[in-house]
Amino acid sequence: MVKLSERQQMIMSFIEDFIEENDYPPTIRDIQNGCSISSTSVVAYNLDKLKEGGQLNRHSEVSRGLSLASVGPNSNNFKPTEIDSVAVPLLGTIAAGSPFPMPENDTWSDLSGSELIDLPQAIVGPGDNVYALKVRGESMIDALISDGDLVIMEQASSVRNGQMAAVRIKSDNTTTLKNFYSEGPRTRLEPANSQMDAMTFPSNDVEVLSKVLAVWRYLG
Amino acid sequence: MVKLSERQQMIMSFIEDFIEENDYPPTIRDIQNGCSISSTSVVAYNLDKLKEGGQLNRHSEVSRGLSLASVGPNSNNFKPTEIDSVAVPLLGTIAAGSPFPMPENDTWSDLSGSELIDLPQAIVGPGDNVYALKVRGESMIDALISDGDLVIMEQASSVRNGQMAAVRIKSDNTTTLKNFYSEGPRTRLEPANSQMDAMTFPSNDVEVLSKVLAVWRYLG
DNA sequence: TTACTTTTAGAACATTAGTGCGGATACAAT
DNA sequence: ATTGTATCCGCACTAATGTTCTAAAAGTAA
Repeated sequence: MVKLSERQQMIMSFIEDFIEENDYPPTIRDIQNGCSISSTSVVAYNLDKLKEGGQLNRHSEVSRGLSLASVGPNSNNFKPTEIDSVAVPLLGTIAAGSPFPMPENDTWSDLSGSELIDLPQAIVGPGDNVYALKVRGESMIDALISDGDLVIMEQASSVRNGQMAAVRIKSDNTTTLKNFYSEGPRTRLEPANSQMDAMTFPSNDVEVLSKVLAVWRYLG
Repeated sequence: MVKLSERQQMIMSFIEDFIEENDYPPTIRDIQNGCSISSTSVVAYNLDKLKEGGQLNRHSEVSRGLSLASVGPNSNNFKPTEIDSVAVPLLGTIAAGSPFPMPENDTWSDLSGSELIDLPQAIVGPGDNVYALKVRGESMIDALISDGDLVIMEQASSVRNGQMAAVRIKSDNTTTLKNFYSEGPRTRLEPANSQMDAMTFPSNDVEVLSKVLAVWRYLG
């Protein structure tokens, strides 16, 4: 480990304190003032040194893109045997062309008949509005999903760009799983298999039904 | 607790993911793009609402001055259950062409350094000789496995026909995931994507390394 | 419908904040 | 001294990023 100069130590400790106090990292000029340094470029210079030395992370061109390097070896050698899990209802199956089973608002109150699937809470989150569907047939092959896969979905009427979602093309009345990209008036749907081509539709022809949280394929 | 609008939920989840991924919070424009919002002012508007609602902290005039409100009283009204799980070691990553990380016999005794992944016991079984690999790159696309997927494997030197396995072609010294079919003197390896062609090899040129138990793809 | 509140749009604006560069200093080794 | 490297100064430049304003659209209650 390289020895830090006086000034670098001061900067490090200033950053720590600053984050402690404000919840967000300082700017170069914050550091400049806090450490009584005469020029922003000196701060930049030393931040680079500190980054090289591995003391902190920096992301260039990003305001306040500083973070302290994670401290030390993660001492996490425990072996848990129980985890929190959430029971997610298996609402049905999806097959080529068939309409997508969607939970109705009032469906949620009566899930008694459906099979439940345990999933780690870390994955599902709170678990509200989450359900699973089993895939029948190879119709989703371009989403890298095949027969027998279990798709974990969360009900949503909009998703972020790049997210995989169940979307309905109104004019076709078809439903597929695609990566969703909103581009203003048009919406691009991109297969998860990037070797295949994307398609674009008028945005108002595309309806987001659910977002895909995860895919589980059990082969064993 | 005020109910969050769809958009506000999306923003919250975007912020969480963004921080998770980048170590620093997003700008208004990051959120705008990530959530397909038409104007920065709409983002600002909703951030204010979220701040009022106590969902997040904001510091005005500060770049990336966002932070998630500490998750205080978890007001989720569901009860997580506990299930038995097995901790499976994440032994490494597989990338195109790179040799397959394989647990050595004596490796099992020292897995202390590796990350552990909890999987429901129902899926993994006893859990002996089971390990996970993270996929890097799109080299397994024809096995319907893509970048970021987690492959759960069980060490095995033979598998039954139709099973997906990690196999090594000795003459090539390559390793891939394929469906395995022994046909006497020859062995057929078939991509999971049945739209692609199978290949056959002399059986003694094919070595089974592990069988694939499951594939877990997390997108959420 | 009408009136009223909430939310969305778009664009211009104003800071905030990182970078680059010529030229000082400082300090060591030659 | 001379040379060289590591650091520091100021300052200007520009990219990054929060704010504001007006108007339209969407939603709600009377």
